[in-house]
Amino acid sequence: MSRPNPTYQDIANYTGFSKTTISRYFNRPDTVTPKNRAKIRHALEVLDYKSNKVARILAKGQTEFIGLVVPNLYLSFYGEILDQFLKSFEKYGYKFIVFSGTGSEETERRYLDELQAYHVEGLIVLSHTLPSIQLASLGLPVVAIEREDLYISSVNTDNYAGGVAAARHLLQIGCDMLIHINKDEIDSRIPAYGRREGFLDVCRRENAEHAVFNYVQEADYADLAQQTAGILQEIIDTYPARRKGLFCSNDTIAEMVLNDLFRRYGKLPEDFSIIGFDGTPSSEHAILPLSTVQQQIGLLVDHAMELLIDQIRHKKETGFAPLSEPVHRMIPPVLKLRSTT
Amino acid sequence: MSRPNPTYQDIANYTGFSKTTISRYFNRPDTVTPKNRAKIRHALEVLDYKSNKVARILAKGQTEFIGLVVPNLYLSFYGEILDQFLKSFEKYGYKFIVFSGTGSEETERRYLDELQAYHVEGLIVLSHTLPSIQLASLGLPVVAIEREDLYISSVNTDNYAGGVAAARHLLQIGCDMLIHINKDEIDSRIPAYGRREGFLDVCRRENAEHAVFNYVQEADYADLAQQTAGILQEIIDTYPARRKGLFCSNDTIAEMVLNDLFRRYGKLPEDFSIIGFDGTPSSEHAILPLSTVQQQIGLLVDHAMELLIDQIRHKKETGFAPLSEPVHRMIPPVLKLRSTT
DNA sequence: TTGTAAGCGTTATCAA
DNA sequence: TTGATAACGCTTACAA
Repeated sequence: MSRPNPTYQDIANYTGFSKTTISRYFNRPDTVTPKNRAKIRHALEVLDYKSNKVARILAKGQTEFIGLVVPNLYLSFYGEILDQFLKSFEKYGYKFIVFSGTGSEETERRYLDELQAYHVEGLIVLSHTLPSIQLASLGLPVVAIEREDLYISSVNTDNYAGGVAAARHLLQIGCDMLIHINKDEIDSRIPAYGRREGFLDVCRRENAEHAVFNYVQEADYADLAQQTAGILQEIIDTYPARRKGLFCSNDTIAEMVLNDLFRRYGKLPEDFSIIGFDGTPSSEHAILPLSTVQQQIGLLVDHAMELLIDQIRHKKETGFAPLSEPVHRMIPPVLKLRSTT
Repeated sequence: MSRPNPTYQDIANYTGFSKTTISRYFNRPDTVTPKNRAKIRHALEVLDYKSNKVARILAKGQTEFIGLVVPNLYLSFYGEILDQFLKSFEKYGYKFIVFSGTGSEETERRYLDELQAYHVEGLIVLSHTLPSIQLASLGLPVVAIEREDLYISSVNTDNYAGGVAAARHLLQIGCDMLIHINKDEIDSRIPAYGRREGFLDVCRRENAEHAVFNYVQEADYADLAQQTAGILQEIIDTYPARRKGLFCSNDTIAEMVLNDLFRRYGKLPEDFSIIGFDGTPSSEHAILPLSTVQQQIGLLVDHAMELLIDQIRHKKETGFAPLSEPVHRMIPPVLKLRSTT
């Protein structure tokens, strides 16, 4: 072993070719005679050559890196979607530099600085901390997922359709009091807003009695659990004799309600039906398998990668900047009917 | 805007200095006069300079990258620990290139190739696919977490102590039949093996009646749930009149048992006590807050980063290779007593 | 305190 | 089909 990390130069010396030929061996093998290819291949073996992508990036200007910013990883939705992005390496060859958000604008801007410094080719953003106009100004291909996306391309679940499906289903199974639990003051520009709208539109159209219960921005899980318990108590008190259909804005809330009911009654009472939103695997493992509006994470990821790669190509060809007009794709949700409805 | 991405050369031209001075402005600001610093700062503003770390890496040979390979992200333990690693960026400045394992040796070797090609400075490995001897042969700083670690440094929870604590607690609260549920044929060289050992040693020492139930490698979650249900049935049938203390090898199993009991009896029966292992936040959100042996994820991450950075420094100083002898650190678990015991 | 020049390991251009 | 040579943008002796 002559050197710890042999370079093209070492291979060139060993084989008697020039660096250029070694490079061509890798990038345009057809322009090297089979015989010489064999020679080089042999040298690579002997010297245990390992490619140095850093040098390659510098020379070529392409990193095969994508920056990915999630808000957190304790919500299973984000874990699940990150997992799928990472696994897309096999398909597209992009590596991911991952950051987990902190909620602080300043920190997240630092993340972006880092990512730009490393010349990531594009950005996938799930964190909601930075407004899309700032992300757009980066001059970098960007795709947003389930967040405000006024100025950037995005892929989202069709939240409205999900709300509609949930309401319809609850009516269909005979609920006469439709109830929605969601976060207070949810911004109408984020996709999740559609959950409420779709649900309420059906209620109005069908003349179904309905109510919305809001919780305020939670401090942490325990806080959320407490708020949910309060809401459930109110629901029980207010609508004792009704067949209640609960549509919760996410599975976590739905599971909290379900657990609470089980602790009270030892089962899911007849007069309660519950449906959640997100449908990550964990929703299947609740005390009862949870009916839910499932986001098709695989599709979200596929489309996001497609959109991003389009933009990357576009940038390569036309010089710079993402596409002129943001593209927004909608992925239909899937109504998963399990044991709670 | 003259150029899309200004370089030191552009700043140099603009200010009348040389590239070197610009470089020194960044790396050793004290060697540039305050006045000239101001000039340069101004030029950076005007030209909207953005650093290019790729070039920096090539010149300096340091990437500030750490490669991280997890087995998956649907187990909350891995999501949680990944989150903490990512957040350590604020403290250490290392960025993470993350891969999610597939179970295939070949794929994971490809991951390692990529990581080496990008000149990551070190590796954190949680995936168990590749034997540690292979990881050691990379000549790269490596730290393993909760996996086989014969040839590489590692940080692990003191699994044995966890098993001991679980058994002691179950005895103390009056259980007269101690039961452990774990995976069949678990390799004695992986840390998790200690859970069983610690538990059994206490049982033997205290002359407590005990039994172990094994499940075989699960295909997926549903399979595991089914196996667990079978085991529970057997336990109920075999030890009807006993005060049963169940120590499950992880929280997921414990939650399955707990859910199953709730579905059967509408509550946790008096003659059952349950304790899990891992203690990620999700264990608190089971139908009943789960008693569990908690791994101190924050500490695991801190120690892993410390060990890795030691090795990185060592490699920089002494030329190459990780330390001569692997270092293994043990983090004590914390017994979390909640509602199931 | 500043500048010159060589180098990091590739890729790209143009001759040969 | 091959090889010189010049980039890519930064760091680092060494000299001024």
